[in-house]
This record gives sequence, C-alpha cells and structure tokens, in this order.
Amino acid sequence: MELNMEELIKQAYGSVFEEALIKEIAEVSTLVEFEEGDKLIDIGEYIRRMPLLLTGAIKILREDRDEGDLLLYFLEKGDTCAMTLACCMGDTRSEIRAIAENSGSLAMIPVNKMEEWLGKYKSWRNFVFTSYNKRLSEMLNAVDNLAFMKMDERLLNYLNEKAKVNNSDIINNTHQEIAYELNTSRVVVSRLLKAFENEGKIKLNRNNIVLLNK
Amino acid sequence: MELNMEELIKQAYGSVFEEALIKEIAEVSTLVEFEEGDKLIDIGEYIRRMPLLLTGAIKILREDRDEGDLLLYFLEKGDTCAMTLACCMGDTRSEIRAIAENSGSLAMIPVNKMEEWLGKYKSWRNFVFTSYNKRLSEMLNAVDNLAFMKMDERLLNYLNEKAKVNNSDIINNTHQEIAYELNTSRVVVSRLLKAFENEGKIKLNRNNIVLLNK
DNA sequence: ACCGCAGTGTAACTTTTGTTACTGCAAGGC
DNA sequence: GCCTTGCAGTAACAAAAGTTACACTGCGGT
Repeated sequence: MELNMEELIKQAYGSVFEEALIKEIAEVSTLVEFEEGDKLIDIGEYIRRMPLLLTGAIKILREDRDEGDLLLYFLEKGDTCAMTLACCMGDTRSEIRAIAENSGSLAMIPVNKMEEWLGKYKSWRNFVFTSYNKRLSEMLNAVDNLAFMKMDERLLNYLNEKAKVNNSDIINNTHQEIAYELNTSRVVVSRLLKAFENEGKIKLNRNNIVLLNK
Repeated sequence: MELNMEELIKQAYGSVFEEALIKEIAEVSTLVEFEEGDKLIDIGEYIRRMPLLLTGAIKILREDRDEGDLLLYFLEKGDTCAMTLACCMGDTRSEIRAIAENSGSLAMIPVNKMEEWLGKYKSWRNFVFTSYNKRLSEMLNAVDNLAFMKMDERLLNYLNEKAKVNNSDIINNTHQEIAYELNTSRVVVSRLLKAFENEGKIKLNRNNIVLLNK
C-alpha cells in the first residue's frame, strides 16, 4: 500500500513547493489513507501533526451548542486546514470537526518541521499564508451564506458544492443528512427539494439527488 | 501632534514585540489618527500599508449583496486586521470594510517591511500568526452567531460587545444603525429592544441605550 | 411659537422557517 | 410472503423575522 510518497506529494503540491522541500516532506511525513465518513479531527482535540491533503475531499464542520453541526467548507487536493495550522502554532484545541467527504489520503507532518520550514523555504511560507487566506475567504463565504441567503439558496449552493467536490451530479445523501449540515430540519429540506424538482432543477430518488441542466 | 512614536507603540505592543523591532517599527511607520465614523478601508481597495492599531477601536463589516452591512467583529488595541494581512501578502483587494468605532490611532507599516521582519524577528512571526488565529476565531464566532442564535440573542451580544469596546454602558446608536450592522430591519430592533426594556435589561432613551444590572 | 424631521412605538400582516404528526413506500431480513 | 425499519411526502400549525403603515415625540432651526 506504501506507494512512492514523493510522487504522491508531487502530484498534489508539485507546482507549489520546491523540489528540496518535497523531498523533505516525503522523508518526515507519514501517509494516512481514509474512507468516507472517517472522523479525522474532532472538536477539543490537540493536533500534533499537520495534515496535507493529497487526494479526496474533507468537510469542515462547526458544532451547534445543543445539537447538530454546520458545514463550513470543503478541503480538496492541495489544501490544508488553517484551523489545524492555528492549533499547531498556537498549541490550542481544535474548534472544528473534520470528516472525510470521500476516500482519500493525506501526508502528516510533525509540527516542529512546520516551523523549521517557515525559515528555510519561501515556498512553504507562501503556502502557509495562502492557506490562511483561503480559509479566511471561505469563512467569509460561509458568513455570506448564513447572513444574506435564504434556505433555498443555501441548499442549492450546498448541492452544487457537493457535486463539485465529489465530481458527480449525483448526490448520495438523505434529506436528514443534508438538513444536519445546513443546520435545519429534514422537513424543510424535503419541502425545498420538492420545489426544486417541480422547477426542473433536480430529480429526487431514494437516497440520492440528481442535479439537472447544469 | 507628533508624539513620541516609539512610546505609543510600546504602550500597545510592548509585551508582544522585542525592543529592536519596536524601534524599527517606529522608524518606518507613519502615525494616522482617526475619528469615529472614518472609513479606514473599503471593499475592493488595495492595501499598501499594514495597520497596527494603537488606540481606539475599529469595526470590521461585510457588505450585503443588495444593501446593508453586517458587523463581523471589532479590533482593539494591539490588534491588526488579518484581512489586511491577507491583502498585503496576497496582493488582492479588500473583502471587507473597516470603519472607526471611536477615535484612535494606528501605525502604518510598508508592506515590504512586513515581509522582511518575518525572517528577522520571531516576535513578529508570532504576532502575524496570532493575528490570523484570532481572526479565524472571530470569524467562527460570527458564524456561531448567525447560524445558531436568534435575533434577540444576537442583539444582546451586540450591545455587550459595543459596550465593551467603547468602555461604556451607554450605547449611542439609533435603532436604525443597529439594525444595519445586524443586517435586519429597524422595526425588529425596536421590538426586541422594547422587550429587553420590559425585562429590565436596558433603559431606552432617544439616541442611546443604557445597559443595566451587568 | 411653530415647523420639520429624525427617531421611536406599535399594530397588522406576510413570508420564511421550524415543529409535530401521520402516511406511504422500498429494501432487507426472517 | 410478511415484518421491520429508514426514508420521503405532506398537511397543519407555531414561531421568528421581515414589511408596511402610521402615530407620536423631542429637538433644532427659523
């Protein structure tokens, strides 16, 4: 199962990191493979190693006070989690939950290397800052969704995002699961989905939704 | 008006930066004083100099698609705007608006120094990362507010935050202004405020609100 | 003193979202 | 086959938030 680590990293980060850094990463990191639904990080956990996403997609969730979660954003190939960065650097507990959206793999890097490379590699510094910026930007996007959009628009966005990260127009989720990630109720989701179907935007089946006329 | 720059910086950042760095900052930065209501950064602007807040408070707003804003968070002494960091490093346009909540002052630092210091001073590196982390954390807080709280709770939070940054239990805002920053309507704000008054939480006057029994 | 106006209070109504409850349906296990 | 169970559809109602409309009230300007 141990493929060539260097090749794997190059595929996801070849255009971002310099040769020497890729070699170093390959040396010190361990490969972790995950399956859909795996809980990669939970709220309150300390993070000892920083993950670099090689393949697959991960969803980042924020927990409701009473119950339920809220999807903040997805991570894809070439992403890392800035929340994790925050935890590594600040040595604090995770404020979010990370769950595998589909199967994939990541390289885990020891925290001390992370800091060392900040001084050593300009490309690493750039990567770290770019990651932070991307995450802030996604958070702004999440805020926009919550503050300015009604449920129907949020749901439509959700379906499109989901289709994108899974690279398929078929969404394999129950209404209950969707409701959970949008922090609303199943009945509301069913209602809105039915309306979308009547408008010809989607086709509803048992356990899956097909996006039409993209 | 030109007070001793070094002293000013030391007051706000004495415990964060090392001596040598404070000296350097004092040398290259320019002092900007601002009054309540001054627009410091607007959406779409490029940012050429990075601001360090010395005194006063600044509110950071996100613009609605059609009209109105939404308050994301406040900055206080010792803070900088990570969104600004993002813009400086990434050389992109600002995604947020920054307006002075009250009068104060800031030190403006040329972008190139910022990068130089990243290599030179550990305390600067720490500061930059801490700022990013704080901002991510505040964004999470904004998300929590929007996703999990009803309007009454959001309003109460808003009043408390406002009292804190202005260091006064008297809030000098019209209902209309509050509605604007919470992205709701004046009628809703008046309604909820009246309910708070009936519950003995606040005292309503013309153009100001007094927080009681803290 | 009077006017004008911004700020506030409030009623009445609509829209959006959440809740409860019940129905039917499909797939898998027995 | 039949039962169980999880999923989806829908009605009916409740709560929260947004909208429209209008009245009242201080205050500043003239």
